[in-house]
Amino acid sequence: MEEIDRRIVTLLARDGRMSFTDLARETGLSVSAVHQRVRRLEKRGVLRGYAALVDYDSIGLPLTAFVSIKPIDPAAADDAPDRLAHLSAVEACHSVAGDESYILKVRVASPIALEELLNQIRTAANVSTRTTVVLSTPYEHRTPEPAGEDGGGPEERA
Amino acid sequence: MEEIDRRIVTLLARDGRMSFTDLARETGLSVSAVHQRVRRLEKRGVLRGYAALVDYDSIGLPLTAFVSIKPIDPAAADDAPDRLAHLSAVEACHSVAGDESYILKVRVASPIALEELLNQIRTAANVSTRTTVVLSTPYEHRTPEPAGEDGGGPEERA
DNA sequence: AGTGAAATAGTCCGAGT
DNA sequence: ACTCGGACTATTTCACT
Repeated sequence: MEEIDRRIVTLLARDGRMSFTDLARETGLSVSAVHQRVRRLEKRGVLRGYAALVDYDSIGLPLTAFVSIKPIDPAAADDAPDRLAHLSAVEACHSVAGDESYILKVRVASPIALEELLNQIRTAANVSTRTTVVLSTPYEHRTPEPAGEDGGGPEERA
Repeated sequence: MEEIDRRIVTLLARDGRMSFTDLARETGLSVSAVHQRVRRLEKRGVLRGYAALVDYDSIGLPLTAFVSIKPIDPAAADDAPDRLAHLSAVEACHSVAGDESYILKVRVASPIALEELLNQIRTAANVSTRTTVVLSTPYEHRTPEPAGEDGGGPEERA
């Protein structure tokens, strides 16, 4: 991955609807060249898609939580992600190192809805759960700077 | 929030670059009407922006982790989010209930970069950290179904 | 809030370097 | 891999219902 591609990715990560015309202006390339690069980045899977960022309070899902899960039978086949995929409230599922197997991020309408969801998670995946309720979100969906060719990576913001 | 608006929000959450023409077809409205609704949803803050979904492996940040932080001085002013905002690697910051104060989601290039980042977090915000490394991510950025006017909310996927 | 139409702007592809 | 140019499609605004 090269400088201009990284720039395109960063720009689109910050504004997913930016036009090719604007991208061309920002990168100093022609519109066609940018178009070609974006299509290639999409095909290579570097750009995995585009999403609107939604205010969940506004759409009736004001309660966010992280749910850590652990199989009740430690020998069980670890297909928890598949078993939970049908639950719309589960926004993300990460396999993690540590005492628990997965961390889920969930969005629900209310404490009662959370209780029901936890019951569904437990029965669907045969797991125990530990829930951390989110009180507020100072920021989210920021875009980490791509790392250079070296593995060091800039942790400081430009 | 009404049925058609919820539909527009869901469609754009799933494909942030969907054209007004396509949105019009999906909702049965005219292009102008959809346009007007989208602009209103943006102004009301229901649609907070648009983002490209990036494959972090491809841009040199293959290591994701959740970092829970706790102030060393429990009486300290709780400005940790501000003190950490300059760290590009910090993708999200959630204030949470429980033993720790915040959960951060971070993306780094390597274990060494993670170590350096944790040091920066500790000194910048005067906190202790507890880190959970993400091994893999079965899914992420899914779009929970908006809840109806009732607070119940559908946890099952359509 | 909605429609339709017209002007502007962006997307996309082919040919050429 | 990039540029240019042209055909096509989408966005945006406005007058009207």
